[in-house]
Amino acid sequence: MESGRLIFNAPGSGAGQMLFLDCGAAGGPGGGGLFHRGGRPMLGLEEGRGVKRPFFTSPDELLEEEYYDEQLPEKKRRLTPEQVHLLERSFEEENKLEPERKTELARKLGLQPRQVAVWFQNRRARWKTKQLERDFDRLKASFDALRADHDVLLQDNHRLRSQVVSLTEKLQEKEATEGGASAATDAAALLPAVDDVKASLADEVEEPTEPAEDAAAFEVQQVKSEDRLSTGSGGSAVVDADALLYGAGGRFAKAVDSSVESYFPGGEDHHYHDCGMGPVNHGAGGGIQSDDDGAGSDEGCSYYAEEEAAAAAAFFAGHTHHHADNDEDAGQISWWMWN
DNA sequence: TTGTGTTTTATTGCCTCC
DNA sequence: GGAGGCAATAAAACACAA
Repeated sequence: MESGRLIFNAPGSGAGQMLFLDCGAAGGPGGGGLFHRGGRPMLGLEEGRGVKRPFFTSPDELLEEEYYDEQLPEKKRRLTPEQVHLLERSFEEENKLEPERKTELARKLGLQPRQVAVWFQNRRARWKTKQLERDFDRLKASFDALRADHDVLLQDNHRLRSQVVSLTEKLQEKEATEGGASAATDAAALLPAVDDVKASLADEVEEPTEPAEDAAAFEVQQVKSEDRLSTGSGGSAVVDADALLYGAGGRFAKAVDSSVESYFPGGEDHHYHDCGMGPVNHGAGGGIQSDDDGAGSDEGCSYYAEEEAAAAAAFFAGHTHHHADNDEDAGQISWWMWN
């Protein structure tokens, strides 16, 4: 960390040979390498626009360049396509940089090892951003599908409940108007129909699970997700949403592709192909409340899962800006474009 | 040409690991 | 405690529309 140093190119000293001069903070927080002398920029801004110059040219080119005044500091320049090409290839092989590889790359590219390290650092950040976008897209698609399924099930539930009410009323009417043995016989004839509807309602909305177990399982998943995030070792922030989705879906949750890729390509331990998350049906009642739960209304479709679906929706709403801000790979300089 | 938005290079500060 | 990683950020370089 070259804190408080200005970076100068040493004329004639070869590519990437820079002088690090101790002269106080350069540019404030984040620095950015602003070079000032006597209160004015030393970068020759009037020369900057429209002139494409690589940050480091070849040693020969550098020697030839009269551009470099002996005292002028190096401008921040972009790497050449060839340099980026090699760095990209190296990054594809392994996104982390061991000291030996860093030194070797720096030597090959005529860069400072520090520059190679910085390039990898920034490249990892870009990769992570893209990965988040991909995770977001995938989870949003799963969420939308889940939401649609959920709506259909709500409608079915509503329809079946109406049927139960209707049939029950008919039964009661019969009992009231007729009475006696014949009424009892008719009621007995209607009962199977009511039972059928009730049975299909139960099939639709209930899953025999232990609420306590489910709640515990969900908590464990949350803890695991947080662990991944806090370590920053390849976990994706999206796993929180993942957990939400499973929770939101309860038994209806679609299996969101659990092979959410790691941020970091290469390296088996950097992947979590199977995040180990399964459908979670948690909370008291473990999902859909029955009439016996006391809710007793169509809002009894007030699933816990529905609340979580709302939470997931909020999550996505909150992340929409992130998605919208980025045109997929737009502007991402890809080395193959130059070749 | 100029204003504006995006990308790239680089720094700083904090955190984790050995 | 030092090395290395990451997030946040600055600023140059670049792209592009008006």
